[in-house]
Amino acid sequence: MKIAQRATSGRKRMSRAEREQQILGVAEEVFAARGYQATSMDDIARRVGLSKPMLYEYFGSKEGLLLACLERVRRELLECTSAAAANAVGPEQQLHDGLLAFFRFGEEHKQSWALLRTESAVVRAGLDTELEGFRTQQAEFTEQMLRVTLPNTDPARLEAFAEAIIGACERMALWRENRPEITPERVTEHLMALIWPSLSAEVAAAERVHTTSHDQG
Amino acid sequence: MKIAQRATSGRKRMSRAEREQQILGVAEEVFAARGYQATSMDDIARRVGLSKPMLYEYFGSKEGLLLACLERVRRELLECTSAAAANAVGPEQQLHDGLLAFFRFGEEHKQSWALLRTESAVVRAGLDTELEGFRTQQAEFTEQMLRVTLPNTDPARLEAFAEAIIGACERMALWRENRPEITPERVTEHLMALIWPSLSAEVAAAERVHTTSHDQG
DNA sequence: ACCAGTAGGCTACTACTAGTAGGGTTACTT
DNA sequence: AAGTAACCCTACTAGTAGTAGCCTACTGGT
Repeated sequence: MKIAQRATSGRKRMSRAEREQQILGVAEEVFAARGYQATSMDDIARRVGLSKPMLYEYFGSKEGLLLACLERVRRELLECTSAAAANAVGPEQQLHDGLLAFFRFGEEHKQSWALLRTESAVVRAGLDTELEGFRTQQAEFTEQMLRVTLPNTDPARLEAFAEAIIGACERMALWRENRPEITPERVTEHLMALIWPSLSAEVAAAERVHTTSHDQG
Repeated sequence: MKIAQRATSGRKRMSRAEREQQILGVAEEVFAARGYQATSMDDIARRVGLSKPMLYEYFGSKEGLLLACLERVRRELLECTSAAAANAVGPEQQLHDGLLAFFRFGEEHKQSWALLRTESAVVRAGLDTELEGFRTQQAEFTEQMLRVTLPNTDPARLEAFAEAIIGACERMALWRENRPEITPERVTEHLMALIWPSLSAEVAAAERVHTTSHDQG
């Protein structure tokens, strides 16, 4: 007598892992398309074909759900760029290929990139401590690459360079978003033109300092 | 018989312009301290000593209020940096002083900068068309400076450089936020080291191209 | 002194959304 | 077959963006 009409819907019982991935997919889509604020949990639940309490069961809160989406996307991005850099030989090529992979990611995964770009800032103070590692992963990876190229440079400066490069990437990706004529290759070329001559010069300068101090000491 | 206790409060009637500035001050403070989402309009109204409908009368919506805050801060920032650049002689000094002014702004107006950094992304698609001019003002200003330094360079590349520099600035400002030992002067020096040698080389390259084509044509 | 007219202000709502309580159903184990 | 754990639901509460409709204190003309 209670409620037997559940059978009418084509919904299926799924394992937790399956459901989580399904929910993340839908959430990523909706958050990217309409924005975090304008999206309601009821909305996502309806699209998944599930009820709201399940979202809370799995992700704790609305922000938790967003966070899970962001982490997944960030991992994908890091995999893309680090794979590209790993396959390159020599520091210049490595940097170039890493940057290119980044801009290509923005083009090929427009939705994921839009989410990452526009909603990353939503995550507030209390939470970003919890994911401190994630926020800087791209910067740390870049710093590692630079460390190999510039072993004699002040570590603080390396950090600074890495942050600057990441910032430049983000902004340039945004800039070229609505300009189809600016290909990933071109953006990469521009950015390399802006930083590589300086980095080469830095290598020379550091070697000179190193040699000099070695001669003197 | 109605309500005469209004006299007990020290509230004063103010002109619209005064009230707007007062509200913007309070809103900037609260938004910066607790974040846009975690702040309610009732909250701001209470702190101002005013009722909520007045906020809507003046700013239309919660997002409208945030937008007004952001515009004010952005204007201040642009004034700071352009004044610094205007007082410098020569392209290198000009760029250097502009960057330094930017990082100093972040240090001296922590609250304003925090607001600009964390809440800019809240403004969504529909609205940022309306303020398209504002979003890119800093980049356009930088581009103007570069155009003087590199008159023979591809305009698209100049745009790209300007965007890259702005992005690098934003990210570096965030990076040094909790590191008191990294002074604005040091950050500026790092960033100059990353871009100036390349820009110099670009000048030389552009001149060579220009001269060559002139000789040939 | 009086009386609009208007600008600044308010209380008291509505509609919607994040998050929860508490209970039902399926499927696998023993 | 009973137990139990995992999946899932309906039906709430609390709080917030935004609005309707009314009040009040200055202004300037008469």
